[in-house]
Amino acid sequence: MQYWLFKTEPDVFGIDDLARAPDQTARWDEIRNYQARNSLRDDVRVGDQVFIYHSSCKQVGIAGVAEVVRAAYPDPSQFDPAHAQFDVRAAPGMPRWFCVDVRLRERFTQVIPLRLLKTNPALADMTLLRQGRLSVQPVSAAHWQAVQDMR
DNA sequence: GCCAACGTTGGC
DNA sequence: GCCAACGTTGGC
Repeated sequence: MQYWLFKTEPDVFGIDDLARAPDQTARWDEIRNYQARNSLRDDVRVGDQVFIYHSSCKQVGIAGVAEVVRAAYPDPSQFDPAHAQFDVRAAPGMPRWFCVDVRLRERFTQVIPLRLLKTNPALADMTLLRQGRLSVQPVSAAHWQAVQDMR
C-alpha cells in the first residue's frame, strides 16, 4: 500500500463534492501532466491512501483522505470533443491520459493549511513543498504520519 | 491580478 | 537534442 497526494480546485471539485457523490466515490480525471499521468497509470493501486489537497482557493491545504477503489483506466474526457480536456491526439485504443476512482475516507474537521505544513521541519523535503505544481505525487510514510500528527 | 516556477511545443 | 517562446499552475 502506498500514500499519495492528489490536488484539486475545490471550486471545480472539492472534498465536499466527493462527500456528496454516490457512494462517496468519484472519478479522479482530467489530469493532463505527464509525470502525474505516469504515476496514475503505473503506480497508483487499489487500496492506496490519498491526501485530498485543495489548491487555488481560500483555504489552501490538505482537506482529508480518500482511498483508491479503481486502478487506472483511460480518462473518457480525452475522447469527447465537447469536453474542455479533449485531446485530439488520443484515440480509443490509444489513450494518452488515465484516471482512477477514489472513495472518501475522512474529511478533516479543519483543512491543514499549506502555510502550516511549510513550518513543519518534518515536511521540509515533502514533494508538495519542493515541487509545488505536481498534481499527483507520492507521499512517504513518514510524511503521511507527520501530516496526521498536525491534525 | 501578478508573477515565479515550471511544463510543453516546435523550429532548427 | 537544444532551446526560445509560449502556456499553465498556483500561492499570494
